[in-house]
Amino acid sequence: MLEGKQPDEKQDFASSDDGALAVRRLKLWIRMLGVTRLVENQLREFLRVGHDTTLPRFDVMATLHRRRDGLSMTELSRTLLISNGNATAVVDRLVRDGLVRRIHSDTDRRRVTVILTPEGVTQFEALAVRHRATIDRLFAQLDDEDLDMMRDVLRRLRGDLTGESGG
Amino acid sequence: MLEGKQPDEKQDFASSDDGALAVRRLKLWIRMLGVTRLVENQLREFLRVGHDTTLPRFDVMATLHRRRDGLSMTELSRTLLISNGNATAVVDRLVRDGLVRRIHSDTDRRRVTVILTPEGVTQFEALAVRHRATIDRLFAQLDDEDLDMMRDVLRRLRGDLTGESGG
DNA sequence: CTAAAAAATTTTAAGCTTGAAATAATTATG
DNA sequence: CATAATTATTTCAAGCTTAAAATTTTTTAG
Repeated sequence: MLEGKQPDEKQDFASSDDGALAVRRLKLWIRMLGVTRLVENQLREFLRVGHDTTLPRFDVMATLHRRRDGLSMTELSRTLLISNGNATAVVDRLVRDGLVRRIHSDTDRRRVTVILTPEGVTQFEALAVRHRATIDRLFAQLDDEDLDMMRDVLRRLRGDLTGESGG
Repeated sequence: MLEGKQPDEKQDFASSDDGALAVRRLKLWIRMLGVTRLVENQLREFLRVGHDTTLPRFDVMATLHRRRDGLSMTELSRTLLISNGNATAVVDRLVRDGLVRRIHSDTDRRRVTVILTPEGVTQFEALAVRHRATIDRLFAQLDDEDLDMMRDVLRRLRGDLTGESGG
């Protein structure tokens, strides 16, 4: 019963105009996921062999470096789009290794502020330069026009995915 | 020595033309990673509440559904860009749940072919329809022009990342 | 034929990740 | 003030993931 579609089949889906578009969107997602994984695998390799660290650790340290006065655990996990328990685990190991420090708030004793140690800052900054160079190499094909276009499309997508208003 | 760039500084980097481009590429990567995670989180939620399964399981089953005569463990892990040990773990659980079967080759006793069971086929096909609809909704903003453009850029990126020749 | 090399898979240890439950502290409500 | 609801974080069990080592089998070279 797949063939013989009647023309009077009303296409009243809110989002999908016809099946062909839906298929193209699915294929795009698969392609996008594949490229993301390839890049992640390259970055993982770079971090492992060159700097004896991992992607999740790098992500946490990058976030803490951008927000030098620290973040709460909740802010950290929301920024990185990971679960709260996951944040705890990664931060635990970074604390163990002396790269990150937990500061317990005096005014609200539930709250913890996570912050890079001086050693963490030093290590991250050394890393960040080479990380950026690695990304630059992997994305070397993309010129300003490509970047404009991708940025616009990804912005629109993120708008939808975060409920349109903020993010 | 960063300022006062002489015009005769030959830009003979293969990939990077100037710092501004490098920064834009880095920002694009961060944006792309964010959108990918948002989509993955939505899909994870959809699979969990609606179908009591997970993203890695879905990925394996989708691959096996596309290649109905089965794949070896090596082919499977390479297709999904995951490690061989990871593939073993996910397949183990799918076998335990009766959705996937391992067939040991007679001619090469190292080789294992992994294939969906009839129950696996049934379950996946029910899932796939709703999965596609979910993607279609999440990517509803993208029209044919967007899809063309994204496909081209992602193709170029993948070319670089897989060594240009094949993939 | 035999030993070495290569190939396919599994096992292992460590770390990553999630969602849910538990803990602890603060704020809101009567 | 008491207690209910909320907020912040950690703990927990299960599953995911990797890289490296181990196992088993096949292929290659002598």
